[in-house]
Amino acid sequence: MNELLYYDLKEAAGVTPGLATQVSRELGRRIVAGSFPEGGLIDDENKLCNRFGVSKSVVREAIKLLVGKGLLEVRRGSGTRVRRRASWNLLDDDVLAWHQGIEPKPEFLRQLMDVRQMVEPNAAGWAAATATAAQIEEIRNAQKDMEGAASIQDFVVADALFHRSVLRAANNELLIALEGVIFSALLSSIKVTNRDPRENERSLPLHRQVLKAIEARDSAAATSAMREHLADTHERLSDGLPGYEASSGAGE
Amino acid sequence: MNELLYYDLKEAAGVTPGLATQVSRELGRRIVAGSFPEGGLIDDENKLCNRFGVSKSVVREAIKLLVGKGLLEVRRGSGTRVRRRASWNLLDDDVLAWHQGIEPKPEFLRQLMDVRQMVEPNAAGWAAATATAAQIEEIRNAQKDMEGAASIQDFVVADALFHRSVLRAANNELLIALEGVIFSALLSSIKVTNRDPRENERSLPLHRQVLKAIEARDSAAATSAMREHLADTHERLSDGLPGYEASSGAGE
DNA sequence: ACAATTAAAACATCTGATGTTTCGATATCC
DNA sequence: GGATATCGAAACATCAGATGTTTTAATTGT
Repeated sequence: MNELLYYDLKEAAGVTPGLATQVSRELGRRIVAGSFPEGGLIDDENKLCNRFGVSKSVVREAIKLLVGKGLLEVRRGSGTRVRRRASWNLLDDDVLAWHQGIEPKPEFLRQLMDVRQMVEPNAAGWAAATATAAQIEEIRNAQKDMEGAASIQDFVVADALFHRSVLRAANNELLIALEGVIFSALLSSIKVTNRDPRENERSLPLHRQVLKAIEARDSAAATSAMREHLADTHERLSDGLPGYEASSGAGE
Repeated sequence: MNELLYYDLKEAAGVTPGLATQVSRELGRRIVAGSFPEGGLIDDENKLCNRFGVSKSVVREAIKLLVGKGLLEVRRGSGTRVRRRASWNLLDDDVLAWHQGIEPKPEFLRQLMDVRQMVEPNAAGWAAATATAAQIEEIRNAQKDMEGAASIQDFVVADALFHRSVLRAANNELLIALEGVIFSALLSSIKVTNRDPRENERSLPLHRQVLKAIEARDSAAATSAMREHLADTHERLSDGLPGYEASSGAGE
């Protein structure tokens, strides 16, 4: 259940969400898992009230949340339908989190990695050019945490925070909204590649290289170091996951 | 009021949205415009009911929509606060649309263009590699519409559809979620550069080049053609918009 | 002054009523 | 028989009001 880890990373833990959020998550998980046929109707408000034991207002709010994420479409008088996957806001944090609840599909993981290979080398380059001292310090700390991680999970969290801090150091507001893609790809990858934790040792020097390039304000070096790191990850996924096919020249 | 054009492009026109959506749009516009201090409280539910002349349930749904976009944060017992801009889902279609309602800020436009320069050359490359015949046909049609556009607005719409069709032809579900960035950057750019519509003539050959490369299945050529096109746009913005500063090596 | 209590403000949830839209079934007309 | 008109059930939209919980701040007592 990596979904919880995802929410941890998004610092959304601790507080118990309201009923509407809980219901929307339950429905959202099922939709993402593919339990409903595309374009099909879901139960009406009354049935959902009975099913979840909550009032109509709660169900309505829950559905509105899912509409906002592009998962549902309500038509007055007709009913509420599941939208086709192409209409989902796949970059939404919750939608990405709900993908953690199901077996990672090779094809989707490849798309996540393609986006990472598109985004992160650029981000590293911009970070080298524009990061503040405090932002570099944050990257350094994350890198240190990776070195000293005791468990696999600690390592993954530190890894995620490393990449997030690089993304933030790029000082582009829009880029920050893509951190969910990185978390999601990272958590899914773990399930595939990290049966052997010793493999982690391979990625440490690559992270160090990225950090050094950013510290040295060397944009080109940061870009290529990050590119190399992701190419390595990509390779490990290709080896370990049947159905995960090579992307066509991302970042080349 | 380019916001309407944005919604047109997102094919969300025609249907009159419910009251909750209307209220959320009105509030969202004001938040994006900066009418509320960061972290400050907004009016409570009762006041909003009176202000907009709607019932409590409508206001609650509207607020929930904005919470879903990261603009608001409600705390039981305390009140509803405007979250700091860094927490907004800037990639959300509505949030991007609401930015159309205000004077485009050079710094934000530059960030949009940086993302475009990061995304679209890759997308063009992938499109050349994976597009279906139908997807290429769609690109071709959009290009044709650009050639034959009668008004400035027709041209912009065709331009947007051209870039969207390239993005879709890349066959990566996650990329599609970024089309809003392109629309937003395009519509904002227009306000800056297209006082002289003749400049449009300059971009036509560049679009043709992208199309030809994709038709020829030449991934590298498609990537560099798109990169060149965006560099051209970038240059025009640098000339025409004070405060829009050169990005640091995007796509180089 | 400090701590405990209390009261008010604000969101959360539930309930039930009424309006509107959609869709299909039925009836009607030619 | 087929096209059309009408009607009614189903489902969402909106409103109104009641009750519970949490937070914050003022009050009170020592």
